[in-house]
Formats: sequence, structure tokens, C-alpha cells
Amino acid sequence: MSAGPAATKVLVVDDEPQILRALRINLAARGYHVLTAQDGTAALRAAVDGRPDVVVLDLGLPDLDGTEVIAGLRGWSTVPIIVLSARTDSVDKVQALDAGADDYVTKPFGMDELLARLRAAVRRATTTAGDGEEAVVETDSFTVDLVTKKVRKDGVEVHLTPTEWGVLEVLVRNRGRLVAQKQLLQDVWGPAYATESHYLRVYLAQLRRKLEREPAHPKHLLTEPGMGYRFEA
Amino acid sequence: MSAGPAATKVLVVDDEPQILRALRINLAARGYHVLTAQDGTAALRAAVDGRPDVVVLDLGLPDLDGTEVIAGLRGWSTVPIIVLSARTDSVDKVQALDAGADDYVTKPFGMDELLARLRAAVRRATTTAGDGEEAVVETDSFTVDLVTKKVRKDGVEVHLTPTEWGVLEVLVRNRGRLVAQKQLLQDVWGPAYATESHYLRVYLAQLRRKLEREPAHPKHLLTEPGMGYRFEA
DNA sequence: CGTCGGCGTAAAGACCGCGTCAAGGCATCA
DNA sequence: TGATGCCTTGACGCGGTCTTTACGCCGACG
Repeated sequence: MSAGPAATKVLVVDDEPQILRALRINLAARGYHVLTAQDGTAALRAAVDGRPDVVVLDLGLPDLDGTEVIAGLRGWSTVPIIVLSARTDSVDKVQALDAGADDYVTKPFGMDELLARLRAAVRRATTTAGDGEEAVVETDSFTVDLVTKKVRKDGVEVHLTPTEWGVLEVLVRNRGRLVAQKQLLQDVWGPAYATESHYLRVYLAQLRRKLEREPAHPKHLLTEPGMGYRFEA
Repeated sequence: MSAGPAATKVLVVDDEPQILRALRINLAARGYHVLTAQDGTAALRAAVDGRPDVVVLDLGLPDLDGTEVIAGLRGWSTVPIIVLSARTDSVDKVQALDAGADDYVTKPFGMDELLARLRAAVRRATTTAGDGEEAVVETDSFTVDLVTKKVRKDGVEVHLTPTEWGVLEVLVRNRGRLVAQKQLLQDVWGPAYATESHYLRVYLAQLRRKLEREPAHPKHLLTEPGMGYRFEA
């Protein structure tokens, strides 16, 4: 930002104290600023409060499932997530990666390898930066809060169904950009629905009816015929 | 119009034919568009020509060292690179990752794990796409934004149909270079339309009418008679 | 000088995609 | 069991887009 290069902030989540300790020492010795958490809820809280640049997440936490933690983070953040796990089963890896993790390292792991993967993740995140990420997006007729998943129109809260929210969220996360129908369908309904473009017509109509001032002449939820949809603030 | 150009392009680099074949079959079966190369120099050339969305790179190529290939790519591209290697030594992993690779998978690997890591890499690249400035191409009369898919002429937005945009996008991505009619037709309409060169005349005329100052004397969307078309900034 | 192939322009009809309304399943919950 | 909310599916009109045809122009070539 402005005042000089701050240290990279790493959030380490693990329920085993000795691993937590080993990671903290190693990371601190290399100049990282280290946050720690011992369970999933604490991890999510620490992520909100501390805004880490990268998360090292052990699976098998006592309170939450690993994919839940990933989903909780991905709901509002694109911070790189490196998963640690003792489980070598490829099913676990696929689940974690598809839930939104960036990398998956199996225990026992070499510290230098983890550090290299961490450097790679941070490098990627900063070089591709452009993080115009704001958690709450406003237009002249409604506002969308990506963290609390709430939508207000003229100040009063509007209830959206899960699918309506899913569509809106993808569009708002890509604000300004054209989102292809296929991508929208795959992100909201899953890979098998890539051609069900009729769903989009129905749900875009509903969203416009709930959010736009003139649903027949939308100013924010725009159609690009034959290509996809676009959200404009 | 056929299904063609929306698929993710993967460049697979490996000197072992059977691995190359296995990857190509698996990736193609999942809808990826696959390019292949068997050595480092071919890989770099293929990356320039084909503009893949992700690269799967085997180390231990006959001609170039793995890190050289990575460096050759990183010199001009931020495309995600997933390294394959038979070597489990952590020193190799650290070298490759620090050279600019995004992920490192040791052989033998599970195909579903590789595919998951590939999905993760592509997802990251598309969601964090902060290339912003680089993706805007300007001329003295109009600008093309390849990320948001918007075109402006003298500041005001111009609406393009999907086919118009398809043609323009191919030309702009190959700016300065001659694009053969056949290539243009195949990229936009699909392989079956390679000889329908009349379409190009119609759509180039429309694009010029929408974008050029003097559509009869184009300065940016140029015809190379008998060969193809070229976009010049 | 005439012909021919490639290119640019214009226009018209067929076709497809979009928006809209509404009805039918299918869960959940009282 | 009935009520409610949500997702899915169908039908239909309309407007925009693609395709196709027709024609004039120009340079190459015989």
C-alpha cells in the first residue's frame, strides 16, 4: 500500500501444538508475521481479524470439517490456502482442492518444500494482485454484502433464495467483467448443468424483479446476448 | 456455430510418448483443448503460438533443463505451470517452485489428483485475473478490453454480437501478426467452417463500420488479399 | 481489351436466444 | 396431512443475429 514493505502475514491452523510451534518458529525465523489458530472457528475469526496473506490449514481439526473451513474462507476471500494433511488418499486431495484450496501437502512434509510452496502461493497472489476486493458492493438501487450474504434494496433487506444468491454472488465477484453462461451455470449448479441456459433466464428475471428499479430495463444485471451476463455498479 | 473455442487450453510437455498420450486422452475426455510438445524449445514455441491457459511440464526434457523452460515462460507470461517429475527430492521441488512453477506433482501420480490440481490452478488464474492493464488494447479510434469484453469507440461503448466479438478477439490477440482466413474461421466458427471465407468479408465489414473512422479505408482491421487479416494498433 | 477471382457492401428471410408467465414436482416443517 | 417455499420445466411472443443471396468494384492475367 503506502508505508513501506510489511512482512507477509501467515495464518497457521493446526490442532497439534508441536506442529504449530515448529511452523511458527520456522516461519518467524524467515521474517514472516505468524498468526495461529487451533480449530476451525478460531481460524475463521483470525482470518477476518488478521487478514493474512496466506493460510496454512491442517485438515482434521476438532470442530469443523476441512472443507467447511475452506468454504468459510472462500465465501469472502481469495487468500491462498495450503492444506496440510496426514491423509494421502487422492479423494481427500480432490475434495480439498475443489473446495477452493490452492495446494495440498501430505504429512510428514519437508519444511523447505512447504516454504517453497508458500513462497509460490504468495508470489502468485501478489503478482496477479489487482485485489479490488470490497466485501460490500453498492449500486444506486441496492447493496450486496459478500461476507454476511445479505442484500438490501433502498435500505430494507431483501430475501434471496440460495440459488438466487449463488447467481448474484458470482456476478458481483466478477463485477464489470462478462461472465459466460457456461461459467455461471457451472459455478452455481455444477459441471453437469453447463448447457441449461434456461435457468439463467429464469433466475436473472427474478433477481431483476427483486433488485432493479425497472426490471424490464436493467441497469446493473445486464445481458450480453449469446455470450453471458455482466454486473455493473 | 459449433462448440469450439470456449474450452480451456492445456499445454502438455513430456518426452515420454505414453505419458503424453495418457494425458492427452484424459484431458480431451474432460473437454480440455490439448496442445502437446516433446521438448523444451517446442514447448516455448507452442506456448507463444497457442496461448495455453495452463501448462503441465515434465522435468527431465532432452534439450533444456526444467528451470530454463520455466524461466522462458515466466519471462513473458504468468500462465500457471504444474510441474511433473519423477524426482521426489525436495531440492528439486524447491528449485522448480522458486523458478516460478505453481505446483509440483511427483510421478507416479493419480490422474484425478492431477486434474484437481489443474482445476485449482485454472480457477485461481481466472478468478484473480488482475491482468487489467495489459489486456486493454488501444488504437487512435477505439479500445478493446480483452478481460471485460468491452469495446469503446471515442469513449462510448459499442455493442458487438458474439460472432463480431469472436473475430475481433482473435485478431487482437494476434495483434501485428497476419491471421490466416482458415485459422480465423476455425477459431470462431469451428473446424467445419474452414472454407467459408465469405463470412469473414461480412463480419470484417461490420466490424469496420462499427469501429473504424473511415470504414472504406481501414487503418487497423487490415486485409491481406489472398492470405488473411491483420489487426494493427 | 475482356474475363475472372477475390473483396466489400447491402438487404432479406430463417432462425435462435431472451424474457415472461405459469404450472408441476419435491422437499421441509408445522 | 396440509401448507409453504423453492427448483424445475414448458409454452409463447418478440427482437436481434446469423446465414445466404445478389451485385458492384478492382486488380491480375491472358
